Amino acid sequence: MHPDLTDVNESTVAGLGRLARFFGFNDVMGRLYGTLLMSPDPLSLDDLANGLKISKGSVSMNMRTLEQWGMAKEHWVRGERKKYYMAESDMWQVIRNVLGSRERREVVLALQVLGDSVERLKTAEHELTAEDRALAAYYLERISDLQAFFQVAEMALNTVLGSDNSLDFDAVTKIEIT
Amino acid sequence: MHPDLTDVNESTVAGLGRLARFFGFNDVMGRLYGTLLMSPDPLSLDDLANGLKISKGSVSMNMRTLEQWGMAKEHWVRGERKKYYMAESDMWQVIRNVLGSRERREVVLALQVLGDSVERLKTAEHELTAEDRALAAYYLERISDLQAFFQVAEMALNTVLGSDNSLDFDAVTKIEIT
DNA sequence: TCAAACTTTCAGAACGTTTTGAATGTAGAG
DNA sequence: CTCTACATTCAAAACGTTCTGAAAGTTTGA
Repeated sequence: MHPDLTDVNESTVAGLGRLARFFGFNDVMGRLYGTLLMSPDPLSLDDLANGLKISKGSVSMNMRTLEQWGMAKEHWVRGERKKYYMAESDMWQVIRNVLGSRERREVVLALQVLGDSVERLKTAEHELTAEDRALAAYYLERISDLQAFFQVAEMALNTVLGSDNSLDFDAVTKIEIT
Repeated sequence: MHPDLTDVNESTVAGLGRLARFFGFNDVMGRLYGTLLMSPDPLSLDDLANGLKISKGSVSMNMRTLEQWGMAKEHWVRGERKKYYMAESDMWQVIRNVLGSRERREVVLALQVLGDSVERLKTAEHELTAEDRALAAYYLERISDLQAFFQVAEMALNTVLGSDNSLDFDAVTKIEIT
């Protein structure tokens, strides 16, 4: 194989490893995904372990995680016992999977916790000393800033997730912060 | 202080710690920021170390990082030797700082690497075997998917960064992917 | 059902990151 | 200028995460 092709392959794989860490995954996952993405043919566990010089054990566990995230698919070959993998090459599908589960969970949880806090502050108000009441008011201000932030995040997520095949921003008309 | 106020404070601080990890910072940074955000008065290094039960050394280093990210500001008190800190409470300012440096750098770097790869593939084409030429074509397809993704990310970043005080999505009119 | 070929699991090792606390540096009061 | 109260640094320790490889489990073809 021409050295330039090898280099391009390697730098793409490395870049996806970097990207994976940036997104809060580990870089082996990113490199596995990259290797599959840059391979015209499905690859077996052994192919991946040999190609990236990591143990089969690690490949097995990380590939399972990749599958859970919808970033790789299995691919059976008739008359072969091996399990072959292919990358999910529709990037937008991958993005939507990740945003739709992990990120969304975080945002929903945060909004829940903040909402609970507001509840508690309002319910407790009548039994507070004057000094505590001032502090409670201060807390409410700060919490409302945080709520505003997460609400925008939620809207943005909903917009991206609402688009069905290619991502477009038409649906986002106006999100304003008071 | 009323127990509900303490609880609200603690869960907010913990939540910001969680958020920080989610965003690729460490959770001490998040908790420090949270503690400052939920304090009506500026806090000293000792206040923070005692409040969060972590060493002064750690507070010192993490606060410096927070300052570098524009998430906290120093605040001198006349006739005091202590250094006091306040949270930057404008969340949108914080978001813009982070997006504008770290995330932007990643996106720009990725686009650069991908662009270089396209260059190399095109330049090398004439000296490739037929088989390699097919592979190069395949690489170009995949790389162009990645480029599309990062280009959308770049546009989205520019939009958010372009808005000056409150974040609004008016400016995003239409981003389409081919 | 068996044996071979492959995958998964998991305890321990390796590795990287974060924290601590003592040593060092620094700025302001007198 | 010196002394003191503070902040900062950094080597070593603690901690958490990821990897390895051998053992156990599973699937498939015969």
